Amino acid sequence: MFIEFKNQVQKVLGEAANSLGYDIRKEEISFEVSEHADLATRLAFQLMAVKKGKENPAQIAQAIVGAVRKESLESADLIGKIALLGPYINVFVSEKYLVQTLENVIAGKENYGNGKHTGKILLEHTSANPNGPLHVGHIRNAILGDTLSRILKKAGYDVEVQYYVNDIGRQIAVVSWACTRYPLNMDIKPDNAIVDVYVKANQDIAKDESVNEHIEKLMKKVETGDKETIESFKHAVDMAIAGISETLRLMNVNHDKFVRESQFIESGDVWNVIDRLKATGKTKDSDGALVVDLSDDGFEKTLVIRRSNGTSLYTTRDLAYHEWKAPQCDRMIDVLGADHKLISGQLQSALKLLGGKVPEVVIFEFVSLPEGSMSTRRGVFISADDLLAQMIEAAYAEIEKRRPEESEEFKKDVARMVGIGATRYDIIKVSPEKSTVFDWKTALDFEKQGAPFIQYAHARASNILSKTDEEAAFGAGGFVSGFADYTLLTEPAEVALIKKIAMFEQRIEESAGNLKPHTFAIYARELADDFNQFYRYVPVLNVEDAELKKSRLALVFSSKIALANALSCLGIDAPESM
RNA sequence: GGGCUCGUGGCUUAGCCAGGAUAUAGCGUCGGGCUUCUAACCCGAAUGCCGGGGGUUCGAAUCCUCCCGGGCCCGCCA
Repeated sequence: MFIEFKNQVQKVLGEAANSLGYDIRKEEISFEVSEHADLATRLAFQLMAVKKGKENPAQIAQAIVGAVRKESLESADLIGKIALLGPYINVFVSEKYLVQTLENVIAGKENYGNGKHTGKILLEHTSANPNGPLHVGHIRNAILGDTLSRILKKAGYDVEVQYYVNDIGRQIAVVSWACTRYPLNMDIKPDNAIVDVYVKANQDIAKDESVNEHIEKLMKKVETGDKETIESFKHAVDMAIAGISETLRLMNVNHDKFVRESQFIESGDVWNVIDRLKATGKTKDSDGALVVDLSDDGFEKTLVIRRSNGTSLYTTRDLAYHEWKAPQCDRMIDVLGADHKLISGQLQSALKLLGGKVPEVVIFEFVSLPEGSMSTRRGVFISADDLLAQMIEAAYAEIEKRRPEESEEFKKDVARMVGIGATRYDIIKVSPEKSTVFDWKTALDFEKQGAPFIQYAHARASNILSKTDEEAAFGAGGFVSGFADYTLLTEPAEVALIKKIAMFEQRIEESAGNLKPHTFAIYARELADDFNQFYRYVPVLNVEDAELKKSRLALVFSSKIALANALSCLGIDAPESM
């Protein structure tokens, strides 16, 4: 409802300002949500800049408010009042805004908060190399990407999520070679079995350089289509991906498609891209390798697109991949680690050179260990599985303490939802451009206002509703439009909660627009916070007045929907009880 | 050496892109609240030269510049 309210405010104030001879488009009016008003505007400051110091902002603000036409204000039914405080024009919502918000939630249910965007987005995330299990650095990518996909979907976009599988590069050649040299432990998770032999192989390479010749031979064989080598690569990759998929599933991270790099070798797209880059006249030979000059976009160094031995590189295949994706969508978004900053810029530049669509890139900074950065190759990492298992264990201990009488199944179920949720929330709530250091103590210490806090608010709402006989109270339809008088909800905690619920679509809009999922994570926390305030101060089941009770139940029901929808956007399960 | 990025109370962190009303929240510390819908909750207190200097502006955590510190990157790895 907030978005509609904002539009009305912009219209009313825009008209008033323009009637005074200013020339401002209503979209240009800047707003802020503050504690002083439901919508505060600095319009007076903006206009002062236009007229260069003729009047002070307080006078301008006063003039604008004075110029608001009565009819204009009357037709803006979501505006309650406009108040003047010095240079600030503070606008407050009407009762209708509050009533309409609850009507919308109850009518919308799981669709409440949906945005109106259209268009197809191809989102790529995680795409960790299949040389071992996901580690705690990878899951920042997975959680960021998955949450982003959920938020973009909520905003209305048609989102397809892809995992780009590097099944052909040097690292996979090493994996494949390792599989022939060392036995795989079939009793453990397949990605763990792969990393064990991969680490050993890398130790061999460090000791004996001649191993590299074997590796290079394998790479060459794959690119020239040797069936047997391709099969052995595929087998190793399949094992790793099977293990990785299991981890992703546990985390509620969804991919629609796993796209293999090798397909762009097989299809010849890679060589096609190289030819087309040559045709731009921007390529040249450099010690036998083919490089492309991207200095027009400020890249000092050239980009290698074909090795001197004639094989392709990750970058080349990535170009082919993006060229393949482009016609299938309106936008491409890649979620990548900070180590890809330079290369992704070069990729964008090269794609531009080819005249194609360019992906938007979301970069997240590294997660390192106290002793330094993680490395799959060296076997120095904390696996996502270990972290998740310990988080679930910690959650189990909590639930055991709080609800010992519940069934084993219930406890395990809640422990999984809370453990996974806490992990996802702790990672997503932090803005991605902060680099972090992983440490077990803080990871396992459930943040007080993290996922469990939000889940708990949802469980509290569910609990109240579970003690209500909806049919007896409200008829067979349960909660339907207009069944209660929402104007009875006048307690400060009630009004604050409704206003927060009304912000849902706006917050999705911001988060989707900036590709910043963490801002929505904060909204979910604020929502839970306001619900807990309401829960603490406003009784529902034991109010005497039947009409008031109905209205409050409707608010609880609406809160539950908003909380559930918010959690869903974060990929966190919403338990009915915990 | 060059480029990108981050630096906000003891710790973690929002706000910075689009500069304005007492800088956000959590942890930790101290103090309070369960005969009232699950206390994974709520209330109160203390704690900040917003890394440092300079600049732009009526006004800077926010913009510019230099410096310091952490992270990442700097062609035939991905």
